[in-house]
Amino acid sequence: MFRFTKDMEYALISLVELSRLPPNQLVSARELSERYELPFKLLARILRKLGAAGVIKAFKGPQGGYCLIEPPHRVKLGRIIEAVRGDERIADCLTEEGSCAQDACGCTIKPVIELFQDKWLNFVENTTLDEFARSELNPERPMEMLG
Amino acid sequence: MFRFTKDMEYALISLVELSRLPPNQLVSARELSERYELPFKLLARILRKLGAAGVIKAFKGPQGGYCLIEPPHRVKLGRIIEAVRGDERIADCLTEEGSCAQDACGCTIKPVIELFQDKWLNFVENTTLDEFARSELNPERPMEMLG
DNA sequence: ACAAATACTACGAAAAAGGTAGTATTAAAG
DNA sequence: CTTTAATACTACCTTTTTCGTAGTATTTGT
Repeated sequence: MFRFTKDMEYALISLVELSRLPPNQLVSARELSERYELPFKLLARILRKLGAAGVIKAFKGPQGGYCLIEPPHRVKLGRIIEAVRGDERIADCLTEEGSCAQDACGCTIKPVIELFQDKWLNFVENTTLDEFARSELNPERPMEMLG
Repeated sequence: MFRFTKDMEYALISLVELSRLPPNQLVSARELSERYELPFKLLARILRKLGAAGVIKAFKGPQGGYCLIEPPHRVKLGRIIEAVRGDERIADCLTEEGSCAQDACGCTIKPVIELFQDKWLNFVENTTLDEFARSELNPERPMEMLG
């Protein structure tokens, strides 16, 4: 029902790595893929999405790679989700603002959907990338935390 | 990523209906299925799960059907989810209490997973069935609010 | 020119969600 | 005691989503 997807997992792991990078330094998709044992092509596609959304900057050619555009505390979780997964809603009858899209929406369970929509929006808008990086990095077992 | 499933939608719609029932009265799966245009067999399976979990009581035979066991304000969302979907976690490395299952869990994004796990648990444990029933019931367009 | 990186598209496999069918069991009502 | 209307249970199928792979084009530093 509610589960972090691989897309998001890989994106967040990569972004945390980027957020730990010294200024003016890059990390390539290949490096990320090997360091965390993530499928290269899949990871590359995710990074491309993050690039297209303006979350990270890409540099082609040898010595190329990616870096963050803004500092980690400026990157909201909501923007990452939108970049990677598109404009997702927890229920189709709800708009992004959390109100019912149809005037005479007769769904009997609307109140809680809206309630959780509010909580979810509040979470993704008030969580920033720096909060993801607060744990120790254990280089022995970095990968695969989500099923 | 985070989306109410049909299973949950059907369960909640049914439970809201049951919570509006006068005492000692039953509603059958057939009635629910026709009133809200939900697939009968699927709905029946969901109701069976709710029965097995002790959320509702089932009566066989003609004039049979279902009713709530406890009053709506005593039925937590968490119990409904567990009944319908099983013991779900938002990430495999987390226990139900929200801490990392493995001691040396090296996932770099653990903090936010735990953060959201906390918020999610708090939501499902503090939301009860009566909150789902707070909207007007519009008998003209009752069905299909999600996906 | 070469090599190393990203950009892009198309396809396929696996898993989850959503739905259908058929049979067994129970119990009220005539 | 037969009929009928309800739930109980299992197996299976379809669709959608998620996850991953392959191949080619493009850019760029050396």
